[in-house]
Amino acid sequence: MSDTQNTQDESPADQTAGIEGEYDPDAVEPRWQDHWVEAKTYAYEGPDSDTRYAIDTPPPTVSGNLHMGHLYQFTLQDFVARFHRMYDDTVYFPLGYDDNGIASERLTERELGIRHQDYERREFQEKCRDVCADYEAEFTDDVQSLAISVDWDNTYKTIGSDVQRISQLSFLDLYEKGREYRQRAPTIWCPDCETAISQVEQEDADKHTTFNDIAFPLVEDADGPADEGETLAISTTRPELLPACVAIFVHPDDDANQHLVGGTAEVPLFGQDVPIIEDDRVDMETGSGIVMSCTFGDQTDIEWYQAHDLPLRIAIDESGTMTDVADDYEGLSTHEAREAIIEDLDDEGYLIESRDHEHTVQVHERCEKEVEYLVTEQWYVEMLDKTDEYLQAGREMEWFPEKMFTRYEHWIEGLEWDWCISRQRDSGIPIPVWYCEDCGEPVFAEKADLPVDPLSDDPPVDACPACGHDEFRSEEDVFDTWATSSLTPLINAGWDWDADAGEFTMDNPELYPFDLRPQGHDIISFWLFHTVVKCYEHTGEVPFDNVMINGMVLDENREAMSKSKGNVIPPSDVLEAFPVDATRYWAAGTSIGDDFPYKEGDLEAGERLLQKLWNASRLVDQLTPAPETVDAVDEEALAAIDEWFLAELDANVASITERFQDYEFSKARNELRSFFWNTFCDDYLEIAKQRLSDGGDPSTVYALTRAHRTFLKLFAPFLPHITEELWSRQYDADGSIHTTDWPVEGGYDADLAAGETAMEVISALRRYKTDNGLPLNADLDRVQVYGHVAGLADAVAEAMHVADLELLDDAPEITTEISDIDLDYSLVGPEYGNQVGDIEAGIASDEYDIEDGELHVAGLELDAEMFDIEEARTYSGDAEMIETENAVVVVG
RNA sequence: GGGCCUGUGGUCUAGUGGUUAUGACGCUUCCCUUACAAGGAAGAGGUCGGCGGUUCAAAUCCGCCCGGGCCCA
Repeated sequence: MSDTQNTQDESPADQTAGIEGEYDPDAVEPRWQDHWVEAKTYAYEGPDSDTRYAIDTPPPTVSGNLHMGHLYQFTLQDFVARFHRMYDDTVYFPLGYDDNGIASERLTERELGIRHQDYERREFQEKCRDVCADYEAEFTDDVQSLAISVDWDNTYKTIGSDVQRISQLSFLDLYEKGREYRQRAPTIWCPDCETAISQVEQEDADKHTTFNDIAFPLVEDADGPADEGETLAISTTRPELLPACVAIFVHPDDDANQHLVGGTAEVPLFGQDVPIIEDDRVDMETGSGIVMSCTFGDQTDIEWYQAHDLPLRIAIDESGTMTDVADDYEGLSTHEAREAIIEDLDDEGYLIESRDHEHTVQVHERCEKEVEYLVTEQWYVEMLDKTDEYLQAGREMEWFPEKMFTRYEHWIEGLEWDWCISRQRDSGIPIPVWYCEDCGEPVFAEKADLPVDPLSDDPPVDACPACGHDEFRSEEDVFDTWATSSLTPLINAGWDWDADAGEFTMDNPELYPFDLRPQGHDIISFWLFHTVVKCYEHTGEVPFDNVMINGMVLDENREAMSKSKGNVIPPSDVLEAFPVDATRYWAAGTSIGDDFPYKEGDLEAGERLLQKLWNASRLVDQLTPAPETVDAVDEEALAAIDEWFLAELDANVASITERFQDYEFSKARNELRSFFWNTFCDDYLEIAKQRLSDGGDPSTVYALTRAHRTFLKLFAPFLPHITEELWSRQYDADGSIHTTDWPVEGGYDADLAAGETAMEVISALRRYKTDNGLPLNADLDRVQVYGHVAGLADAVAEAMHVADLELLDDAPEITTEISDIDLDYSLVGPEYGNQVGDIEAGIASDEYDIEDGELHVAGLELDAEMFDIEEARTYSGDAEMIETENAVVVVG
């Protein structure tokens, strides 16, 4: 038993127990989680450290429940954080709470039974903060219970005044840099939320609707005035837009309607004459192939408006109500107007046909209401003019996996709108602007005054700098949440305006650019993209060195989890059944970027690994004296078997370290598990057990201790609880394994080939015992080995209970004959090309000779390195012969 | 409809030109060997989604088709 017990120790490990019985994660895990938070184990040590690693995490919405995606994403981030906390000196791993979105607004209204419209903005925001505080506390508990090694002294809330200040500073800076403009332009509009939304906030929805063929009286065709009563038929799903109709379009390939182009038609019921224009954006397959263009029915209408310089006829207002342009229908909702117009068209004989139609419409992703395209005054961030630069910024980051860069690339290439950042909502971060009542000149807040709310604060000037007028209108709009969410690297680095110096500064400039940005692959296109754009504009630098993309968690049938499918597995269910360390083992089991399924089998495998690690540690504890009494052993004094294992350990440390650096958690996990279980436990530990059973062997004691410490450290990022518990019990009752240094190679140089052969011999002897119905610890009297096992023979004999193990200098009494020729195709192929078939045929039909080490076949002579001779051995002695890849073993 | 990703034993997965395709889970048989039966040993199980092509050689490269996922229309 270890005697490292320390009675005044305050760490939660039960030192008096040593390592007894089974591992009990239910008791161990929460204890450490609390301890780590209280002891500030994950505190960022600041700029003084020699090396540091900084992560910028996307803040999650706190109002929803923790789901498997959170668990997975946080856990991946935590692998990185824990590895680098050991590998580098310190890690900056913050957490943001996103409480600034519509989700929080709705949550607050629901919880308190209020409407945001009934409160002043600041008042309502206070209520949001209060309501969210409970959810944030719950979220914090959840994240801590997953052992995510966030620095709890570095958290922020997106509704906090510091974040408001940074958001408003960002707005002012972009404006001063000429990257923002305010414009009256077509906007994607949600009539339900009564706000502009950006391109990324709309999504497709299939809609069942009615297609109406409507007769438009033709006024003129290409040749002049039309005949009385001549009409053309247009098809539309939105007859309420008839008052907004400004043109009619025909496809250039539409021969049947070509004569109309250049003419005009009259819009029924409303009477305006509209031109008939040709444009290849007309879909000839749908309806009559003649389309009306309105202000605005869809995105194509906007393109036509811009391309053909059409007038505006605004028939629908912000709330989805018909305007005076709609004459008699003014004041009706779009829905009411649609029914009334159809009825009137029918009464007056303009309605040719109505039929059912399925089509795709754009809806607001939050409320699923169909969007409108309105002309409104909004603030935009200019982007379309610099897409090449933003693409280059994306290239400057290293993408893990690399293939995910294409998503960023295609997103930029497909951009069609500048970024609309103003929203007509009551909660949110105010846009810090006032406008002159007289001339409309915008007056911006002073940077020193931020954050401000124009609705309750006064502008920084008494008179308009443009016209001298002294009355101002407050900007009522707030920022799009992405305008804030895209600033997280600046929030984390403490970006601010230094009024005295007249420049932007950072409290923690050493963090920026951040080493890593983790991101789900579903939101590369907007969250990551917007963050890169904004930070790049503000600092002139790309905010991240590396981007780590995670996939989506699917259910056991490989389908996305969703409420509508009812296949959502809440993390609480998983954590009730499995230790946190087991869920982390599961989360480590995939290549980053790939979607991957929830697999109970992997959780069970993780649980078994915990027991195995515990039991192996118990054995090490039993076999070795107190660690502080173990002396280092020089390489020359190490037994061959110990040196061999330490050399294997070196190789694995190097490989696993590289895997962690490249975010290849699955490979790191599998290599580590396999080396630990198969090589350490099954082979080396079995050997060490025999060597130490009769008393201490300094060489093996040292190697075993060194190896065990190393394993605990290598496992620590994946399995933080059990490794901490063991580390505390066996090695350091006061410190945390998570702040120790990552293992380095010891520089052991051993005959790895001999080790491999020795393990083969052990394996062969196990097989012999199994095949002969013997227990694996059965004694064997005599074993002869022909093969290169260097100084490992004793270890083999001890491990397999062999009384007399003899190494043979020559092959045992066997007859050998050539059974086959194995070609080295990587050499033979390029050299002989299409003659390979002849060579193979010659070998197959035994028409070949070996002369002076050369293979003569098919009229060719192959050098020795191009082939291997396969030999079949027949043992003629009395005992039993077992062949392995590199050895011949004779038992008996 | 477009783009990207993906398809490998029953399940999940490694493997980006070299011929006995990796590992895990599950399954079968044997073994309680003083850390661990949640263990150990042995074993069965694959036309690498399909069809063509390139090549001496294809899970791997190319084309088409089929299935799944995501993003965008």
